[in-house]
Amino acid sequence: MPELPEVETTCRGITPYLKGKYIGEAVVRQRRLRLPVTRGLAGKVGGQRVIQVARRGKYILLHLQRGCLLYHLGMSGSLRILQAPPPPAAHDHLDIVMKSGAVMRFRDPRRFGTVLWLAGDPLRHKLLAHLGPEPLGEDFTGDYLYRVAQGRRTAVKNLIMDSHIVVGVGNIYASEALFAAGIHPARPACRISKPRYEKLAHAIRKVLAEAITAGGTTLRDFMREDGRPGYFSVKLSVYHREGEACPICATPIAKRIIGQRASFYCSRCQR
DNA sequence: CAAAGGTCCTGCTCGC
DNA sequence: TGCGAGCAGGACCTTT
Repeated sequence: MPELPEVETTCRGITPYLKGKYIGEAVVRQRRLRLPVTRGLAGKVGGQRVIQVARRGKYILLHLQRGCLLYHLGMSGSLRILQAPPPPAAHDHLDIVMKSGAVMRFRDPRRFGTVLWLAGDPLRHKLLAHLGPEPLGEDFTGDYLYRVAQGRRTAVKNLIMDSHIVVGVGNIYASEALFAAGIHPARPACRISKPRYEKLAHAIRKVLAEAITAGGTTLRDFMREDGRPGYFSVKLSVYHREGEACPICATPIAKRIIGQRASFYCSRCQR
């Protein structure tokens, strides 16, 4: 489910209910996520005030008075704010119960998500310490991409989906950005010129920013029953459109597995 | 049986 | 031979 836009939208959605407020208790029902939930988590977070809600890549960080609660939504995770929480359903693995009564419920059917307690500086934790730049930040540029691509023969789609290169580019928006930049997803990363990387960096920023804007339009519905993020309303040009006409040249959209992930592209517009 | 929006870890190859 | 970097594949799960 979550690409960067949904994680950002989730962050914005939960912040008003958490920031500056006190946690009552944490209820852990399932510790076996992709990484085991920190042992004794409830005892570590109970009673603390949430200083700040932040995002780094697709990780969500709740900065508490003494440490940091780290979430990753994996493939199928979601965070919802509930004022009158129904009994937990299947896959509702963890609740943060605020003293206000609001409950932040973590649901994750595939259990690829992560919930960890980080005692020290979270940005020095091994999951976060080596992450690449934020795609919407100033240090993510075409020049940067060009430099880190040197000597790398892997497909450019793999490169931009590598969180140590740049965070937050998931499978949907990797395909979309490469289409917008006119670059074939399987092209070796070291065989792309600097101007084309400028175009790609611009395209990555554009598709992500547009999706965040679309998600933001449904923020007021954050607690809506179905919880569907608004960025689904963003028009996708190639993703999941195998066989449909390319919006530019009408060539049928191709699908190919690259780096074990489905990739969609126009073989005429993308070289 | 295949596929789904993520990413960490392992073990291999290659070049110095 | 040793070492680091790069890279492919496997692993973790459930639902459709």
